[in-house]
Amino acid sequence: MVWNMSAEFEILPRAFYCRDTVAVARDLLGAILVHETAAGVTAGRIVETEAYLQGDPACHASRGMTRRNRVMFGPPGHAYVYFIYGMYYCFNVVSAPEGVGEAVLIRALEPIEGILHMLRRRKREKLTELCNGPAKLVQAMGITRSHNGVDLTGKPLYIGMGKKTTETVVTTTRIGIRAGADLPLRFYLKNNKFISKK
DNA sequence: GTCCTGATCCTCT
DNA sequence: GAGGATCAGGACG
Repeated sequence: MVWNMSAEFEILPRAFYCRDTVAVARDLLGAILVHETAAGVTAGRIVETEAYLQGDPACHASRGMTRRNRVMFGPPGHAYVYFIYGMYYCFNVVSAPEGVGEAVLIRALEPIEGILHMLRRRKREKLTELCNGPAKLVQAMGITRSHNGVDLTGKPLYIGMGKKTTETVVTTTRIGIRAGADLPLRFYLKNNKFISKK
């Protein structure tokens, strides 16, 4: 089956991202992340996100702009991809108006399209182990450092509106951080088996 | 320049 | 549940 983008959904416009970061993080649940490459198309439904706010000690931008985090201060709707723990990458969506250093970390996807590519890239058999973590979904989707700063409102990497969901959104504290660990800025779809952690 | 830490994941016990 | 892989950014001097 071929992913029929125009028939299934429309690409989220820049205005979607140019809003309060917490609202963007919540509203991204149920949206579809798509990556079109020469090898084929991979796509997944976003089921878990985290908001990183300016003034929030866990946010890379909390101490001002640097070479690494400058994309976060740029126009919304772009990708912020950074290298972590010597071996992994994490994928974020820049939110809020230009000049504000905020972003939404995509933590988990429900695989939809290009499962075979994901299986090959991840070297894992189980569907639930393909995209249930920020570094895992980056691997499965074929996202690399070169995607840092790319515009997500157009091909080859973009986010489309998903079908309207009635699933309950659960709010918890964020995973894997020390500073700002008590802030309720993680969101996921209740009872979804593709999230990274309960 | 050195030192330490980290928005992680995997393997082993 | 613990520890290792492996490196860039940031703090410090």
